[in-house]
Amino acid sequence: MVVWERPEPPSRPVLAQLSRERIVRAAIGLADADGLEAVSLRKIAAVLDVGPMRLYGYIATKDELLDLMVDAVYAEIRPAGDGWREVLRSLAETTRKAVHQHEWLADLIGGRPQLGPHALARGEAVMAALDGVDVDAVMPVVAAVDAYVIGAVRREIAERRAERATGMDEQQWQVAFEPYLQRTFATGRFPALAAVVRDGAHLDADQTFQAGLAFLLDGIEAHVRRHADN
Amino acid sequence: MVVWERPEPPSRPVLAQLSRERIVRAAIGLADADGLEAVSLRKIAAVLDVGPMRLYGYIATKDELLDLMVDAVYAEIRPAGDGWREVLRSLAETTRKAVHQHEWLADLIGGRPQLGPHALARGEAVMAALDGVDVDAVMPVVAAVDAYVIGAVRREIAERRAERATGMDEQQWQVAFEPYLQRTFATGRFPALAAVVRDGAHLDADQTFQAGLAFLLDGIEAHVRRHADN
DNA sequence: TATCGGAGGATACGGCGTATCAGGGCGTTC
DNA sequence: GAACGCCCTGATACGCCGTATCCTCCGATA
Repeated sequence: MVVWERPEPPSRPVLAQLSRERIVRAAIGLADADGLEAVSLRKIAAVLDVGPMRLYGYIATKDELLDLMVDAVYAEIRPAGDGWREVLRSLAETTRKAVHQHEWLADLIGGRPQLGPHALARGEAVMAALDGVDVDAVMPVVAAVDAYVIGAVRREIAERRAERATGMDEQQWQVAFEPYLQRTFATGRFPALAAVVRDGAHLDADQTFQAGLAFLLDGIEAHVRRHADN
Repeated sequence: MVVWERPEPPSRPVLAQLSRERIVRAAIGLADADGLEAVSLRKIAAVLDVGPMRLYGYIATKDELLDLMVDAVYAEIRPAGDGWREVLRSLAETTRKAVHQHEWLADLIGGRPQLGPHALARGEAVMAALDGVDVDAVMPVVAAVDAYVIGAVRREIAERRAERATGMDEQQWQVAFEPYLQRTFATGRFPALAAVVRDGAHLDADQTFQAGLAFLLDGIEAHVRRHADN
Protein backbone atom coordinates (compact mmCIF):
# COMPACT_ATOMS: atom_id res chain seq x y z
CA MET A 1 0.00 0.00 0.00
CA VAL A 2 1.36 3.36 -1.02
CA VAL A 3 1.63 6.12 1.47
CA TRP A 4 0.59 9.07 -0.63
CA GLU A 5 1.11 11.53 2.13
CA ARG A 6 4.43 11.38 3.80
CA PRO A 7 5.86 14.18 5.86
CA GLU A 8 9.14 15.27 4.41
CA PRO A 9 11.91 14.55 6.86
CA PRO A 10 12.69 17.78 8.67
CA SER A 11 15.21 19.73 6.70
CA ARG A 12 18.57 20.67 7.83
CA PRO A 13 19.84 23.55 5.67
CA VAL A 14 21.49 21.46 3.00
CA LEU A 15 21.92 22.50 -0.59
CA ALA A 16 19.83 20.54 -3.03
CA GLN A 17 17.81 18.98 -0.24
CA LEU A 18 16.57 15.55 -1.10
CA SER A 19 12.84 15.10 -1.45
CA ARG A 20 10.30 12.68 -2.80
CA GLU A 21 9.83 15.01 -5.71
CA ARG A 22 13.50 15.07 -6.65
CA ILE A 23 13.65 11.31 -6.38
CA VAL A 24 10.61 10.86 -8.57
CA ARG A 25 11.94 13.31 -11.12
CA ALA A 26 15.25 11.50 -11.27
CA ALA A 27 13.49 8.18 -11.70
CA ILE A 28 11.33 9.57 -14.50
CA GLY A 29 14.43 10.95 -16.17
CA LEU A 30 16.08 7.56 -16.14
CA ALA A 31 12.94 5.85 -17.38
CA ASP A 32 12.43 8.35 -20.18
CA ALA A 33 15.99 7.93 -21.31
CA ASP A 34 16.50 4.19 -21.04
CA GLY A 35 13.23 2.52 -20.17
CA LEU A 36 11.79 1.15 -17.00
CA GLU A 37 14.36 -1.56 -16.59
CA ALA A 38 17.01 1.15 -16.29
CA VAL A 39 15.32 2.45 -13.15
CA SER A 40 17.01 1.08 -10.09
CA LEU A 41 17.33 2.58 -6.67
CA ARG A 42 21.07 2.47 -6.99
CA LYS A 43 21.08 4.43 -10.24
CA ILE A 44 18.63 6.99 -8.91
CA ALA A 45 20.78 7.46 -5.86
CA ALA A 46 23.84 7.86 -8.06
CA VAL A 47 22.09 10.55 -10.13
CA LEU A 48 21.24 12.38 -6.93
CA ASP A 49 24.75 11.82 -5.61
CA VAL A 50 23.56 10.02 -2.54
CA GLY A 51 23.81 6.58 -1.01
CA PRO A 52 21.13 4.12 -2.12
CA MET A 53 19.74 3.69 1.37
CA ARG A 54 19.04 7.40 1.69
CA LEU A 55 16.06 6.93 -0.58
CA TYR A 56 14.32 4.83 2.02
CA GLY A 57 13.84 7.92 4.09
CA TYR A 58 11.45 9.14 1.42
CA ILE A 59 9.92 6.05 -0.13
CA ALA A 60 9.05 2.74 1.46
CA THR A 61 9.65 0.51 -1.49
CA LYS A 62 10.46 0.53 -5.15
CA ASP A 63 6.85 -0.24 -6.01
CA GLU A 64 5.80 2.86 -4.17
CA LEU A 65 8.25 4.85 -6.25
CA LEU A 66 6.73 3.44 -9.42
CA ASP A 67 3.29 4.49 -8.22
CA LEU A 68 4.62 7.96 -7.55
CA MET A 69 6.11 8.12 -11.02
CA VAL A 70 2.77 7.26 -12.57
CA ASP A 71 0.97 9.76 -10.39
CA ALA A 72 3.42 12.46 -11.40
CA VAL A 73 2.57 11.90 -15.04
CA TYR A 74 -1.14 12.04 -14.24
CA ALA A 75 -0.55 15.68 -13.42
CA GLU A 76 -0.13 16.25 -17.17
CA ILE A 77 -3.37 14.56 -18.11
CA ARG A 78 -6.38 16.82 -18.22
CA PRO A 79 -9.47 16.84 -20.36
CA ALA A 80 -10.40 19.96 -22.28
CA GLY A 81 -13.18 21.18 -24.49
CA ASP A 82 -16.93 21.49 -24.24
CA GLY A 83 -19.47 18.73 -24.17
CA TRP A 84 -19.05 15.24 -22.85
CA ARG A 85 -17.85 13.82 -26.13
CA GLU A 86 -15.09 16.31 -26.59
CA VAL A 87 -14.13 15.98 -22.94
CA LEU A 88 -13.74 12.23 -23.26
CA ARG A 89 -11.98 12.52 -26.59
CA SER A 90 -9.45 14.96 -25.24
CA LEU A 91 -9.01 12.87 -22.12
CA ALA A 92 -8.09 9.91 -24.28
CA GLU A 93 -5.88 11.99 -26.52
CA THR A 94 -3.89 13.63 -23.72
CA THR A 95 -3.43 10.29 -22.03
CA ARG A 96 -2.08 8.88 -25.23
CA LYS A 97 0.22 11.84 -25.63
CA ALA A 98 1.55 11.39 -22.10
CA VAL A 99 2.34 7.77 -22.87
CA HIS A 100 4.14 8.82 -26.03
CA GLN A 101 6.29 11.14 -23.94
CA HIS A 102 6.90 8.51 -21.31
CA GLU A 103 6.85 5.15 -23.01
CA TRP A 104 7.49 3.34 -19.75
CA LEU A 105 4.05 4.43 -18.69
CA ALA A 106 2.66 1.82 -21.05
CA ASP A 107 4.21 -0.81 -18.79
CA LEU A 108 2.64 0.57 -15.62
CA ILE A 109 -0.67 2.12 -16.61
CA GLY A 110 -3.65 0.20 -15.39
CA GLY A 111 -1.43 -2.10 -13.40
CA ARG A 112 -2.42 -0.64 -10.04
CA PRO A 113 -5.29 1.43 -8.77
CA GLN A 114 -4.37 5.06 -9.14
CA LEU A 115 -5.29 7.00 -6.04
CA GLY A 116 -2.49 9.53 -5.86
CA PRO A 117 -3.22 13.23 -5.63
CA HIS A 118 -2.67 13.93 -9.30
CA ALA A 119 -4.74 10.98 -10.38
CA LEU A 120 -7.54 12.14 -8.12
CA ALA A 121 -7.19 15.66 -9.47
CA ARG A 122 -7.51 14.26 -12.96
CA GLY A 123 -10.61 12.41 -11.84
CA GLU A 124 -12.02 15.58 -10.39
CA ALA A 125 -11.38 17.49 -13.60
CA VAL A 126 -13.09 14.80 -15.61
CA MET A 127 -16.10 14.62 -13.34
CA ALA A 128 -16.42 18.38 -13.22
CA ALA A 129 -16.33 18.57 -17.00
CA LEU A 130 -18.99 15.88 -17.26
CA ASP A 131 -21.38 17.33 -14.74
CA GLY A 132 -24.29 17.37 -17.15
CA VAL A 133 -24.17 13.61 -17.61
CA ASP A 134 -26.38 11.19 -15.73
CA VAL A 135 -24.62 10.52 -12.44
CA ASP A 136 -25.19 6.78 -12.71
CA ALA A 137 -23.66 6.62 -16.17
CA VAL A 138 -20.55 8.68 -15.66
CA MET A 139 -18.48 6.10 -13.81
CA PRO A 140 -18.96 3.24 -16.26
CA VAL A 141 -18.46 5.62 -19.16
CA VAL A 142 -15.18 6.98 -17.86
CA ALA A 143 -14.06 3.49 -16.88
CA ALA A 144 -14.74 2.29 -20.42
CA VAL A 145 -12.78 5.11 -21.99
CA ASP A 146 -9.90 4.55 -19.58
CA ALA A 147 -9.90 0.84 -20.30
CA TYR A 148 -9.84 1.40 -24.04
CA VAL A 149 -7.03 3.91 -23.80
CA ILE A 150 -4.93 1.70 -21.56
CA GLY A 151 -5.20 -1.26 -23.86
CA ALA A 152 -4.75 0.77 -27.01
CA VAL A 153 -1.61 2.54 -25.89
CA ARG A 154 -0.10 -0.66 -24.58
CA ARG A 155 -0.53 -2.29 -27.94
CA GLU A 156 0.71 0.76 -29.73
CA ILE A 157 3.87 1.02 -27.67
CA ALA A 158 4.44 -2.70 -27.90
CA GLU A 159 4.34 -2.48 -31.67
CA ARG A 160 6.53 0.58 -31.74
CA ARG A 161 9.14 -1.19 -29.66
CA ALA A 162 9.08 -4.25 -31.82
CA GLU A 163 9.53 -2.14 -34.92
CA ARG A 164 12.31 -0.22 -33.29
CA ALA A 165 14.05 -3.37 -32.11
CA THR A 166 13.98 -4.86 -35.57
CA GLY A 167 14.53 -1.54 -37.29
CA MET A 168 17.75 -0.93 -35.39
CA ASP A 169 18.75 -4.28 -36.64
CA GLU A 170 17.33 -4.45 -40.10
CA GLN A 171 19.15 -7.69 -40.57
CA GLN A 172 17.32 -9.43 -37.76
CA TRP A 173 13.94 -8.36 -39.01
CA GLN A 174 14.79 -9.61 -42.45
CA VAL A 175 16.34 -12.87 -41.49
CA ALA A 176 14.31 -13.83 -38.44
CA PHE A 177 10.93 -12.31 -38.49
CA GLU A 178 9.45 -11.61 -41.85
CA PRO A 179 10.25 -15.07 -43.18
CA TYR A 180 8.65 -16.60 -40.14
CA LEU A 181 5.36 -14.86 -40.83
CA GLN A 182 5.57 -15.53 -44.52
CA ARG A 183 6.28 -19.18 -43.95
CA THR A 184 3.47 -19.31 -41.44
CA PHE A 185 0.97 -17.74 -43.78
CA ALA A 186 2.27 -19.88 -46.62
CA THR A 187 1.30 -22.99 -44.72
CA GLY A 188 -2.30 -22.07 -45.39
CA ARG A 189 -3.24 -22.68 -41.80
CA PHE A 190 -4.55 -19.14 -41.39
CA PRO A 191 -6.46 -18.35 -44.57
CA ALA A 192 -8.95 -15.87 -43.14
CA LEU A 193 -6.24 -14.02 -41.24
CA ALA A 194 -4.01 -13.93 -44.29
CA ALA A 195 -6.87 -12.60 -46.38
CA VAL A 196 -7.53 -9.75 -43.98
CA VAL A 197 -3.86 -8.85 -43.80
CA ARG A 198 -3.61 -9.01 -47.59
CA ASP A 199 -6.85 -7.29 -48.55
CA GLY A 200 -7.80 -5.12 -45.60
CA ALA A 201 -7.00 -1.46 -45.21
CA HIS A 202 -3.91 -0.77 -43.15
CA LEU A 203 -4.42 2.11 -40.78
CA ASP A 204 -1.55 3.83 -39.07
CA ALA A 205 -1.32 4.12 -35.31
CA ASP A 206 -3.18 7.44 -35.10
CA GLN A 207 -6.01 6.26 -37.27
CA THR A 208 -6.35 2.98 -35.42
CA PHE A 209 -6.52 4.72 -32.08
CA GLN A 210 -9.06 7.24 -33.26
CA ALA A 211 -11.19 4.68 -35.04
CA GLY A 212 -11.51 2.56 -31.92
CA LEU A 213 -12.18 5.60 -29.79
CA ALA A 214 -14.86 6.72 -32.23
CA PHE A 215 -16.58 3.35 -31.95
CA LEU A 216 -16.63 3.64 -28.21
CA LEU A 217 -17.83 7.23 -28.13
CA ASP A 218 -20.54 6.45 -30.67
CA GLY A 219 -21.77 3.68 -28.42
CA ILE A 220 -21.70 5.97 -25.41
CA GLU A 221 -23.57 8.61 -27.38
CA ALA A 222 -26.35 6.19 -28.16
CA HIS A 223 -26.61 5.38 -24.47
CA VAL A 224 -26.62 9.02 -23.41
CA ARG A 225 -29.29 9.83 -26.00
CA ARG A 226 -31.45 6.95 -24.94
CA HIS A 227 -31.25 8.18 -21.38
CA ALA A 228 -31.92 11.79 -22.24
CA ASP A 229 -35.07 10.69 -24.07
CA ASN A 230 -36.57 9.22 -20.92
CA MET B 1 12.78 -11.29 -30.95
CA VAL B 2 11.14 -14.54 -30.04
CA VAL B 3 11.95 -17.64 -31.95
CA TRP B 4 8.54 -19.22 -32.16
CA GLU B 5 9.79 -22.22 -34.00
CA ARG B 6 12.65 -23.96 -32.41
CA PRO B 7 13.63 -27.49 -33.25
CA GLU B 8 13.50 -29.58 -30.13
CA PRO B 9 16.96 -30.80 -29.33
CA PRO B 10 17.20 -34.37 -30.56
CA SER B 11 16.00 -36.68 -27.89
CA ARG B 12 18.03 -39.24 -26.19
CA PRO B 13 15.71 -41.82 -24.59
CA VAL B 14 15.40 -40.13 -21.22
CA LEU B 15 12.42 -40.34 -18.96
CA ALA B 16 10.50 -37.09 -18.64
CA GLN B 17 12.41 -35.53 -21.49
CA LEU B 18 12.71 -31.82 -21.12
CA SER B 19 10.93 -29.69 -23.67
CA ARG B 20 9.79 -26.15 -24.25
CA GLU B 21 6.31 -27.27 -23.43
CA ARG B 22 7.24 -28.74 -20.07
CA ILE B 23 9.20 -25.61 -19.24
CA VAL B 24 6.30 -23.35 -20.17
CA ARG B 25 3.87 -25.48 -18.20
CA ALA B 26 6.09 -25.35 -15.14
CA ALA B 27 6.40 -21.59 -15.47
CA ILE B 28 2.64 -21.18 -15.77
CA GLY B 29 2.18 -23.36 -12.73
CA LEU B 30 4.46 -21.18 -10.68
CA ALA B 31 2.83 -18.00 -11.94
CA ASP B 32 -0.68 -19.30 -11.26
CA ALA B 33 0.30 -20.25 -7.74
CA ASP B 34 2.39 -17.32 -6.64
CA GLY B 35 2.26 -14.60 -9.27
CA LEU B 36 4.62 -13.54 -11.97
CA GLU B 37 7.36 -12.42 -9.61
CA ALA B 38 7.62 -16.00 -8.39
CA VAL B 39 8.69 -17.11 -11.85
CA SER B 40 12.44 -17.39 -12.05
CA LEU B 41 14.54 -19.63 -14.21
CA ARG B 42 16.08 -21.11 -11.11
CA LYS B 43 12.71 -22.04 -9.64
CA ILE B 44 11.46 -23.47 -12.90
CA ALA B 45 14.59 -25.54 -13.17
CA ALA B 46 14.13 -26.74 -9.60
CA VAL B 47 10.55 -27.80 -10.33
CA LEU B 48 11.80 -29.75 -13.32
CA ASP B 49 14.69 -31.13 -11.29
CA VAL B 50 17.29 -29.76 -13.60
CA GLY B 51 20.12 -27.26 -13.54
CA PRO B 52 19.12 -23.68 -14.36
CA MET B 53 21.33 -23.51 -17.41
CA ARG B 54 19.62 -26.48 -19.00
CA LEU B 55 16.69 -24.23 -19.83
CA TYR B 56 18.82 -22.25 -22.22
CA GLY B 57 18.82 -25.18 -24.54
CA TYR B 58 15.12 -24.57 -25.08
CA ILE B 59 14.60 -20.86 -24.61
CA ALA B 60 16.88 -17.98 -25.46
CA THR B 61 15.88 -15.62 -22.71
CA LYS B 62 13.44 -15.16 -19.91
CA ASP B 63 11.46 -12.68 -21.99
CA GLU B 64 11.02 -15.33 -24.61
CA LEU B 65 9.66 -17.65 -21.96
CA LEU B 66 7.14 -15.02 -20.89
CA ASP B 67 6.00 -14.68 -24.50
CA LEU B 68 5.60 -18.42 -24.69
CA MET B 69 3.54 -18.41 -21.51
CA VAL B 70 1.20 -15.82 -22.95
CA ASP B 71 0.95 -17.68 -26.22
CA ALA B 72 0.08 -20.87 -24.38
CA VAL B 73 -2.86 -19.16 -22.72
CA TYR B 74 -4.01 -17.81 -26.08
CA ALA B 75 -4.72 -21.41 -26.95
CA GLU B 76 -7.67 -21.22 -24.56
CA ILE B 77 -9.14 -18.08 -26.09
CA ARG B 78 -11.60 -18.68 -28.87
CA PRO B 79 -14.68 -16.82 -29.98
CA ALA B 80 -17.96 -18.65 -30.28
CA GLY B 81 -21.48 -17.93 -31.39
CA ASP B 82 -23.15 -16.60 -34.50
CA GLY B 83 -23.03 -13.11 -35.85
CA TRP B 84 -20.28 -10.59 -35.50
CA ARG B 85 -21.60 -9.11 -32.29
CA GLU B 86 -21.81 -12.39 -30.49
CA VAL B 87 -18.40 -13.39 -31.83
CA LEU B 88 -16.79 -10.26 -30.46
CA ARG B 89 -18.69 -10.49 -27.20
CA SER B 90 -17.57 -14.06 -26.61
CA LEU B 91 -14.04 -13.18 -27.64
CA ALA B 92 -13.96 -10.53 -24.95
CA GLU B 93 -15.60 -12.78 -22.41
CA THR B 94 -13.28 -15.75 -22.92
CA THR B 95 -10.26 -13.46 -22.80
CA ARG B 96 -11.47 -12.08 -19.51
CA LYS B 97 -12.05 -15.58 -18.22
CA ALA B 98 -8.52 -16.61 -19.19
CA VAL B 99 -7.14 -13.66 -17.25
CA HIS B 100 -9.21 -14.64 -14.26
CA GLN B 101 -7.67 -18.07 -14.38
CA HIS B 102 -4.18 -16.70 -14.86
CA GLU B 103 -4.00 -13.37 -13.10
CA TRP B 104 -0.40 -12.86 -14.12
CA LEU B 105 -1.66 -12.52 -17.66
CA ALA B 106 -2.95 -9.08 -16.71
CA ASP B 107 0.68 -8.03 -16.26
CA LEU B 108 1.76 -9.26 -19.67
CA ILE B 109 -1.20 -8.90 -21.99
CA GLY B 110 -0.78 -6.21 -24.56
CA GLY B 111 2.80 -5.69 -23.50
CA ARG B 112 4.27 -7.28 -26.59
CA PRO B 113 3.02 -8.09 -30.06
CA GLN B 114 1.55 -11.53 -29.97
CA LEU B 115 2.63 -13.53 -32.97
CA GLY B 116 2.93 -16.98 -31.52
CA PRO B 117 1.13 -19.92 -33.09
CA HIS B 118 -1.76 -19.93 -30.64
CA ALA B 119 -2.24 -16.18 -30.89
CA LEU B 120 -2.28 -16.49 -34.66
CA ALA B 121 -4.72 -19.37 -34.40
CA ARG B 122 -6.95 -17.21 -32.25
CA GLY B 123 -6.68 -14.48 -34.88
CA GLU B 124 -7.61 -16.95 -37.55
CA ALA B 125 -10.63 -18.13 -35.61
CA VAL B 126 -11.77 -14.55 -35.08
CA MET B 127 -11.32 -13.60 -38.70
CA ALA B 128 -13.05 -16.73 -39.91
CA ALA B 129 -16.00 -16.04 -37.64
CA LEU B 130 -16.22 -12.47 -38.91
CA ASP B 131 -16.01 -13.27 -42.58
CA GLY B 132 -19.22 -11.44 -43.40
CA VAL B 133 -17.84 -8.14 -42.15
CA ASP B 134 -16.32 -5.49 -44.40
CA VAL B 135 -12.70 -6.48 -44.86
CA ASP B 136 -11.50 -2.93 -44.26
CA ALA B 137 -13.37 -2.66 -40.97
CA VAL B 138 -12.48 -5.93 -39.38
CA MET B 139 -8.97 -5.08 -38.27
CA PRO B 140 -9.81 -1.81 -36.51
CA VAL B 141 -12.86 -3.42 -34.96
CA VAL B 142 -10.97 -6.36 -33.52
CA ALA B 143 -8.17 -4.07 -32.42
CA ALA B 144 -10.65 -1.89 -30.57
CA VAL B 145 -12.22 -4.84 -28.78
CA ASP B 146 -8.80 -6.20 -27.88
CA ALA B 147 -7.71 -2.82 -26.57
CA TYR B 148 -10.80 -2.46 -24.45
CA VAL B 149 -10.45 -5.94 -23.02
CA ILE B 150 -6.78 -5.49 -22.22
CA GLY B 151 -7.35 -2.26 -20.35
CA ALA B 152 -10.47 -3.48 -18.60
CA VAL B 153 -8.94 -6.67 -17.27
CA ARG B 154 -5.82 -4.89 -16.14
CA ARG B 155 -7.87 -2.48 -14.10
CA GLU B 156 -10.05 -5.26 -12.80
CA ILE B 157 -7.13 -7.37 -11.65
CA ALA B 158 -5.39 -4.35 -10.20
CA GLU B 159 -8.43 -3.61 -8.08
CA ARG B 160 -8.84 -7.21 -7.08
CA ARG B 161 -5.25 -7.34 -5.90
CA ALA B 162 -5.58 -4.15 -3.94
CA GLU B 163 -8.70 -5.46 -2.25
CA ARG B 164 -7.02 -8.73 -1.52
CA ALA B 165 -3.91 -7.07 -0.15
CA THR B 166 -5.92 -4.92 2.21
CA GLY B 167 -8.43 -7.66 2.89
CA MET B 168 -5.78 -10.03 4.09
CA ASP B 169 -4.72 -7.27 6.33
CA GLU B 170 -7.98 -5.69 7.35
CA GLN B 171 -6.05 -3.60 9.77
CA GLN B 172 -3.99 -1.92 7.11
CA TRP B 173 -7.00 -1.07 5.03
CA GLN B 174 -8.69 0.42 8.02
CA VAL B 175 -5.79 2.35 9.41
CA ALA B 176 -3.96 3.39 6.26
CA PHE B 177 -6.24 3.57 3.34
CA GLU B 178 -9.83 4.40 4.05
CA PRO B 179 -8.92 7.35 6.26
CA TYR B 180 -6.66 8.68 3.57
CA LEU B 181 -9.48 8.79 1.06
CA GLN B 182 -11.92 10.14 3.58
CA ARG B 183 -9.54 12.86 4.63
CA THR B 184 -8.84 13.61 1.02
CA PHE B 185 -12.50 13.93 0.13
CA ALA B 186 -13.13 15.87 3.31
CA THR B 187 -10.73 18.54 2.15
CA GLY B 188 -13.31 19.50 -0.42
CA ARG B 189 -10.72 19.60 -3.16
CA PHE B 190 -12.59 17.02 -5.23
CA PRO B 191 -16.26 17.95 -4.99
CA ALA B 192 -17.40 16.56 -8.34
CA LEU B 193 -15.53 13.33 -7.82
CA ALA B 194 -16.89 12.97 -4.32
CA ALA B 195 -20.40 13.58 -5.58
CA VAL B 196 -20.13 10.87 -8.19
CA VAL B 197 -18.70 8.41 -5.70
CA ARG B 198 -21.42 9.31 -3.22
CA ASP B 199 -24.42 9.50 -5.54
CA GLY B 200 -23.54 7.36 -8.54
CA ALA B 201 -24.54 3.75 -9.01
CA HIS B 202 -21.82 1.29 -8.02
CA LEU B 203 -21.52 -1.55 -10.50
CA ASP B 204 -19.64 -4.72 -9.71
CA ALA B 205 -16.77 -5.94 -11.83
CA ASP B 206 -18.93 -8.04 -14.17
CA GLN B 207 -21.39 -5.24 -14.78
CA THR B 208 -18.67 -2.69 -15.37
CA PHE B 209 -16.95 -4.92 -17.89
CA GLN B 210 -20.14 -5.68 -19.73
CA ALA B 211 -21.34 -2.11 -19.72
CA GLY B 212 -18.16 -0.85 -21.32
CA LEU B 213 -18.17 -3.69 -23.82
CA ALA B 214 -21.77 -2.90 -24.69
CA PHE B 215 -20.85 0.73 -25.39
CA LEU B 216 -18.12 -0.39 -27.72
CA LEU B 217 -20.20 -2.99 -29.54
CA ASP B 218 -23.05 -0.51 -29.93
CA GLY B 219 -20.66 1.91 -31.55
CA ILE B 220 -19.32 -0.80 -33.83
CA GLU B 221 -22.85 -1.80 -34.72
CA ALA B 222 -23.65 1.73 -35.82
CA HIS B 223 -20.58 1.68 -38.02
CA VAL B 224 -21.37 -1.69 -39.52
CA ARG B 225 -24.97 -0.61 -40.23
CA ARG B 226 -23.85 2.60 -41.84
CA HIS B 227 -21.57 0.61 -44.10
CA ALA B 228 -24.17 -2.00 -44.96
CA ASP B 229 -26.50 0.79 -46.07
CA ASN B 230 -24.07 1.98 -48.73
C1' DT C 1 31.04 20.55 27.97
C1' DA C 2 28.91 16.04 28.29
C1' DT C 3 25.22 13.32 26.64
C1' DC C 4 22.01 11.53 23.65
C1' DG C 5 19.29 10.62 19.59
C1' DG C 6 18.76 10.01 15.17
C1' DA C 7 20.11 10.44 10.48
C1' DG C 8 23.57 8.70 6.92
C1' DG C 9 26.35 5.60 4.91
C1' DA C 10 28.89 1.21 4.63
C1' DT C 11 28.35 -3.40 4.45
C1' DA C 12 26.02 -7.49 3.63
C1' DC C 13 22.54 -10.96 2.19
C1' DG C 14 19.90 -13.55 -0.76
C1' DG C 15 18.15 -13.74 -5.25
C1' DC C 16 18.19 -12.80 -10.04
C1' DG C 17 19.51 -13.52 -15.37
C1' DT C 18 22.95 -15.38 -17.82
C1' DA C 19 28.25 -15.95 -19.58
C1' DT C 20 31.83 -19.07 -19.39
C1' DC C 21 34.21 -23.28 -19.08
C1' DA C 22 35.71 -27.78 -17.82
C1' DG C 23 34.39 -32.60 -17.86
C1' DG C 24 32.40 -36.56 -19.47
C1' DG C 25 29.37 -39.51 -22.09
C1' DC C 26 28.26 -40.77 -26.53
C1' DG C 27 28.26 -41.37 -31.51
C1' DT C 28 31.42 -41.79 -35.14
C1' DT C 29 35.32 -43.31 -37.55
C1' DC C 30 39.37 -46.23 -38.52
C1' DG D 1 37.31 -52.94 -30.61
C1' DA D 2 39.72 -48.72 -29.74
C1' DA D 3 40.57 -43.93 -30.25
C1' DC D 4 38.87 -39.58 -31.20
C1' DG D 5 36.15 -35.56 -31.07
C1' DC D 6 31.92 -33.22 -30.31
C1' DC D 7 28.32 -31.53 -27.77
C1' DC D 8 25.40 -31.84 -23.88
C1' DT D 9 25.54 -30.87 -19.02
C1' DG D 10 26.26 -29.03 -14.85
C1' DA D 11 29.25 -26.05 -11.86
C1' DT D 12 30.96 -21.85 -11.11
C1' DA D 13 30.98 -17.08 -11.37
C1' DC D 14 29.78 -12.18 -12.49
C1' DG D 15 27.34 -8.18 -12.03
C1' DC D 16 23.17 -6.37 -10.75
C1' DC D 17 19.11 -5.93 -7.97
C1' DG D 18 16.03 -4.63 -3.57
C1' DT D 19 16.58 -3.95 0.98
C1' DA D 20 17.96 -5.32 6.25
C1' DT D 21 21.21 -4.27 9.55
C1' DC D 22 24.39 -1.84 12.06
C1' DC D 23 27.75 1.48 13.25
C1' DT D 24 29.44 5.99 13.10
C1' DC D 25 29.33 10.63 13.57
C1' DC D 26 27.22 15.01 14.02
C1' DG D 27 24.15 18.38 15.88
C1' DA D 28 21.04 19.67 19.30
C1' DT D 29 20.02 19.79 24.06
C1' DA D 30 20.82 20.01 29.13
